[in-house]
Amino acid sequence: MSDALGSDQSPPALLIRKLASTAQLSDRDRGAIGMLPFAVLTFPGRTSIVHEGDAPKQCCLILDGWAYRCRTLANGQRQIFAFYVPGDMPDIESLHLHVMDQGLVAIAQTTVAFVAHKDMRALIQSNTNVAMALWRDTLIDATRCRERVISLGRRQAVGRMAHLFCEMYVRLRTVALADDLRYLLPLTQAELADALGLSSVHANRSLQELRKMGLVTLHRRELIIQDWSGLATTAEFDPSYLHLI
Amino acid sequence: MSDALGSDQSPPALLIRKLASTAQLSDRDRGAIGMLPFAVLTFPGRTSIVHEGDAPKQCCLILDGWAYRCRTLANGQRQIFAFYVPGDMPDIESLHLHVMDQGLVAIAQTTVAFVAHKDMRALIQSNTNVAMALWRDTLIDATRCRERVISLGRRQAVGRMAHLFCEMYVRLRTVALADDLRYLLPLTQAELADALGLSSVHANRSLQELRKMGLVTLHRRELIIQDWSGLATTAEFDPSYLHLI
DNA sequence: CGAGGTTTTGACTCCACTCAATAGACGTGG
DNA sequence: CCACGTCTATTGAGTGGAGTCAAAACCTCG
Repeated sequence: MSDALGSDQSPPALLIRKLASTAQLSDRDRGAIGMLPFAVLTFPGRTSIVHEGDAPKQCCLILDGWAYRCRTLANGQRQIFAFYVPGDMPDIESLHLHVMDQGLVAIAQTTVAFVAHKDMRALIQSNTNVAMALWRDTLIDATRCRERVISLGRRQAVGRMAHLFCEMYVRLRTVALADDLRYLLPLTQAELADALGLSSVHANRSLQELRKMGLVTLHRRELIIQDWSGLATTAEFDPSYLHLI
Repeated sequence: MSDALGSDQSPPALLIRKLASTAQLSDRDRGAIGMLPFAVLTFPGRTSIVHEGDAPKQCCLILDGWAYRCRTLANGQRQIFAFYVPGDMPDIESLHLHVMDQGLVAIAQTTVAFVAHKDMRALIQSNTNVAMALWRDTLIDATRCRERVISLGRRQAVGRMAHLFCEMYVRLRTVALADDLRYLLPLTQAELADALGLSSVHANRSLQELRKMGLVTLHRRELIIQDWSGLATTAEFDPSYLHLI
């Protein structure tokens, strides 16, 4: 994985840039975030960052790599709810909801910065504006979740996949991890299937369909969008739900 | 529709009870909420409370009736994301995200109390604890959305429907609108279908299947759960995601 | 009683699933 | 550098869940 969000790679700097991409931050806000103590840890691919059922005492910020949130059902089927990329804080909600009802898993090798809940709480107590920005961020996460509901409920396989490809492109571009209509997509087809509510066989066939339509290629984890407007059309993709400034 | 949440039916009292059902509120918090100016309005069934694309200047609190959030796709298909019942504030997010990317529709006749954004903002600025409770509430809403993702992605029709019936029972019970394993479900089968990502024909057949299994009956808008544990089992329902205290 | 919405049924189609086998990629160690 | 095991991707054949279309039965209410 390459650098995200430009030059300063310190966790606070990344978080500041991320929040500033969807909300206004004052200098005082930036200063307060800059004081947050982070602990950086690296997880190998396919390992659990937070387990289903855990009650974490810290929040995490993805610095490098990808992670996903998922749950496994009784029959062994898995559903992936969301993907998280550098700049995202997948589990701010653990500040308010004490038991995680889903796990957080690193996809490729993933570097994560942890902040203790007590430090986050101190920050948001003393700094309403930052609290609002974080709240807003969780609301955007919910918006993406709703978009997934539409996909699963009302789009068929090819459209769902196209939609995911569009969303990840736009999101990765805001953290400088995609440009020129291409990005690293560190997922297996089985993981894609688990996110899209498909079997892996059908995920494979849908991907082939997108290739055949001349919209994308995916080879060795590199996704290349050959026809953005075609892809966006088959996905019925409208990026406004991402609420980027 | 009958009374929700006990005796005092004023909007602030309802909101206080609702927030207190998932978070701790001090007397100061309760006092501050009590001062909120609400404007009460009643909507006939099947009318829009907030339109897709609106930028509301107020939040709403359901006092009586049901509402749902939905979006219509280009081909005319509809997806319902969530149902809201008395005590719920479906669009607190409009405080942070200024354009609604989905509409809010009254199902049966529904009474709603509106609070201006500026009053809500004043409340949460001066009262961190209330802000946290509201934030928490939006996170629980997101949790329900994720549960819907699992349903749509990994459960089949009968299980999805069973899951919705379980969820609504538990939620309505916390506002005293369900007990004795029965409640008013003011939805047509077409609306049920739009929530579950099904065609209305298949929604009908799934409902018949639940009847045939002896789990529920639904007649004249009254849902009767005949076998709770059977229903919860076919739904794989685990209420912890609702984060009720 | 009639009109309009809602629920139910039937027949047919098709999208997506399962099972199973093959092919390709990748990494490790001999 | 090749052999091997292990993932991952691909293909085929058969099945089944859910969709579509259309008509009939049923409320409900003016």
